Amino acid sequence: MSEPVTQPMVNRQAPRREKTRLALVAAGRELLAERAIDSIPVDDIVDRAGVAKGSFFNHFKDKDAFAGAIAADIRATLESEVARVNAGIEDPARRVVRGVGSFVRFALADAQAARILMRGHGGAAAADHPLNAGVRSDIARGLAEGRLSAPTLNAGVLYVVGLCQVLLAGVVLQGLDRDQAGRLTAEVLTLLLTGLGLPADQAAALATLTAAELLDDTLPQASVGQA
Amino acid sequence: MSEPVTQPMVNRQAPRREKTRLALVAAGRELLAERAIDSIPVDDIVDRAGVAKGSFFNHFKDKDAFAGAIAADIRATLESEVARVNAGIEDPARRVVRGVGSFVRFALADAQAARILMRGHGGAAAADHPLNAGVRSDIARGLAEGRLSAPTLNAGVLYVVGLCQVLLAGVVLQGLDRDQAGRLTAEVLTLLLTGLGLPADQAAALATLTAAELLDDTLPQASVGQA
DNA sequence: TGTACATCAGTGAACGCGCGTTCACTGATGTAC
DNA sequence: TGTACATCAGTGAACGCGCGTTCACTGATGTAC
Repeated sequence: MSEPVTQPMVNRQAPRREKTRLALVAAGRELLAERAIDSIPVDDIVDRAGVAKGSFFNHFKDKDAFAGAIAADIRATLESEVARVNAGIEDPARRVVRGVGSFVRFALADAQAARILMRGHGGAAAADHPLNAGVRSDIARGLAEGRLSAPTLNAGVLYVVGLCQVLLAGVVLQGLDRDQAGRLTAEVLTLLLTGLGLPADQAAALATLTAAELLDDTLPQASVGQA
Repeated sequence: MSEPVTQPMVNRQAPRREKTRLALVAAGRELLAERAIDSIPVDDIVDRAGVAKGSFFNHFKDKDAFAGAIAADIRATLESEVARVNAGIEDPARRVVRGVGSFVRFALADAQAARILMRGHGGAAAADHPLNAGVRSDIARGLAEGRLSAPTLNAGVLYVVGLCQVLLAGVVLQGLDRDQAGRLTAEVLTLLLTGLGLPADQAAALATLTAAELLDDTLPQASVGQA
């Protein structure tokens, strides 16, 4: 019945809350890299995070929301990585291969995140997936400018997305080191560009250059998590 | 204590047993096409199959064995389909595109099986997957004969496997009809062959011909199940 | 053909545990004055 | 600075149900003679 004596306080315990949430997310990443959320008991998550079971439900509505938040975070991080790598790049052919290369770079920097990304691959073939929108516009531009050739835009997008997926899977599942991944990336990108109509020597040169630029140097730790 | 009066009988009730098993497998296919085995209660399977819960465990050690048996059956069926379609074909380029086309043909004939196949995609990038062995030998031969070109055999295999996967996913997830699937297949196969070094006109011609041969005609129901 | 019998598949109630979710309580962090 | 208080996050025991698995029993199918 008594009126509140103090003003409402917003985010008073934000740091404390954030610490718990990060512990949960970190544990979730480790576990989700190995198996699907349905196969992971909440007990395993909170044990690894070192928090009480109840805390899990303070932060996430249920297990699915938890897995969804982690996957969305990873996708957003990768999306910004691709945008950063392609900032200022105009040539559509370069943009496409640098985008694919970014995936491999990402997988090398954070294998856990890459595994989680691969698990949610179903929608990757969906043309309206956000991660594919960039590819679509690059290819559309390449076709318009005559820099790339493909029977149709849709086929071109599917083509690049498929190669991106399988390259990521190859690097992650076979546990390639940076050198091996760099070589494989250059090889697959050569095939990719050849398929899109670049002359063989140009394709090989651009593929090799891109793989070297993105994968040979010391890899700055991809800023995963709080981008 | 008494010695057996009758001889041991083998497979006496084989037909009865087989009928139950088939009902379980058919129900499993329907359910596994929609979600992973971990998300499917045994109750759902036996309800749909119209058998008692206990019967499930007369036939399968546990749920994982059940899902594994179904997936193995599908893979075996597809493998024999590919072998049949490529019987007598010598040209490595034709063999590769006909193999990929067989996947699409299979997906059109049995979307459920195709969805199940896609779910177990993890090992598809593994170079030693049985379904990839054929691709590998075809590409190896194509490289040796100079009919195909690729930076390395491994890259070539990964390239074809990736395109096969994404094409299958595109057809199944987007629910394309036969015409749409045929067009998309022809387009992606054109890119595929171009990437492997065929001249643009040859690539388009062979891709279109293959898609037409495998997908345009009346589709004989793929003999799924008891091959 | 008929009857007794052996074997095997099917049945579904019952069990029990794993696991998602809840909730009353504790503790921590900040505000009021 | 100190004390009382309000709010919010953390805690973990307890709950209960969903679901995988078992098992004693029934029924079906074939053999023996």
